[in-house]
Amino acid sequence: MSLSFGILGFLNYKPMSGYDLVKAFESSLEFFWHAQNSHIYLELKKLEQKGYICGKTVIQSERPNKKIFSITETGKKEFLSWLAKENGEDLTHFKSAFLMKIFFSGNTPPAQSAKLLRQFLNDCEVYLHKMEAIPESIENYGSDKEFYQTIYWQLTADFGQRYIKTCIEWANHCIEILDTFKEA
Amino acid sequence: MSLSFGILGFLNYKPMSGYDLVKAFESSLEFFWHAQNSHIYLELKKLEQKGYICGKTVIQSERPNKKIFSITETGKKEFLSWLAKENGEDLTHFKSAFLMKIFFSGNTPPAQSAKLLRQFLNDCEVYLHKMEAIPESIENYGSDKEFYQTIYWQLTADFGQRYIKTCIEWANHCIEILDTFKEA
DNA sequence: AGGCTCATGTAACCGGTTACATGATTAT
DNA sequence: ATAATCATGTAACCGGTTACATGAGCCT
Repeated sequence: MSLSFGILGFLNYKPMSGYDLVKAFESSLEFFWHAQNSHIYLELKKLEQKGYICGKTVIQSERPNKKIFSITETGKKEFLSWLAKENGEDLTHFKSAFLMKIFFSGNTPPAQSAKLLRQFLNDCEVYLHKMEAIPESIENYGSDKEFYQTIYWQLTADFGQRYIKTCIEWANHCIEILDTFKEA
Repeated sequence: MSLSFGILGFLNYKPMSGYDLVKAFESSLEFFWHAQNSHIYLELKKLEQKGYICGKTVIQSERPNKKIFSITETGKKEFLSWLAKENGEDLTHFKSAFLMKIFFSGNTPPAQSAKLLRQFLNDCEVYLHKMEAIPESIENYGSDKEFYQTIYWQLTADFGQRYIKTCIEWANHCIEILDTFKEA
């Protein structure tokens, strides 16, 4: 469902090929919406059938041919009405197998769960490091014309950073508590 | 995949019926793992086929009959090995249609996106309020024997609170920025 | 020769959701 | 009467993942 709006969102900026879209997802939405290339190609087909986008084959001599998709008027309408809609019930209950594991960790000794948490902490720190480079790359990307767009990119990047920092603080808190248990 | 481990986790505490499990998910894991009752019953069937759990029908005179499931030795082994495994790649990239919407909100006026964010903020505040009652209810729940279990319940509840607080701070930050745009 | 980027897909599967179906007992 | 709680499921669907398949051109 939502992948299709992601595609419409990118095509609303400018026409793109499936390959371009794969790259676009990887380099920007990746953090909160990972998309498989296979899925993107399938979704493009569906969106074309619905008349939300339309594709034109571009013949290239030095590279494989490609199909450039543009958003149609109906597609634009659909996308903008999605943007305006308040769905509620998102973010507030997300799924996490990791938290479920911690929830049930009363069945294991503190050293084992502390180990999982230290691993998690480490993953978070690596991730945070990567994310701290994003805001600058956004700044360098947009022209003046697109400045208003970039605010929103910054805001979502900011969410990512705050979120990971919260994870780090929480993991440290957990490890601290579990360490007192080992001593006792 | 993970629902099955949730079920094994609960059955590892004590034998339960499908109905009991539905309630257990609703009242504790709900925040980070919502489970449909239909899905639980399907999963119970699969787990029984695999030999991880085994069910016995209990005839009741004053209520509909029920089927009580217990975890088997193989089921226990499976569950404990899952608990010990580090999977990585969880939590760090989660999916959020809401964040995707904010990401693309450069196509809408600041007043519209601010409205979405205010709605989100409000949902978070309501949710936080509900969550603040959880730690106490956990304290009152466990006997001394189960005290060690409850630490982990507290830790996951704590994650939920920190997370929602972060969402609230972020949403306020966003609204502030967007408000300066309205004035300009 | 081997690996990378560009470029596009198909097929099988699966975890999970939505909607529907049923029916007994208990409390108001 | 009627709503709530107890109790268990089926069927259709769908969004998304995994694995696989192909092939041209470029760089080292």
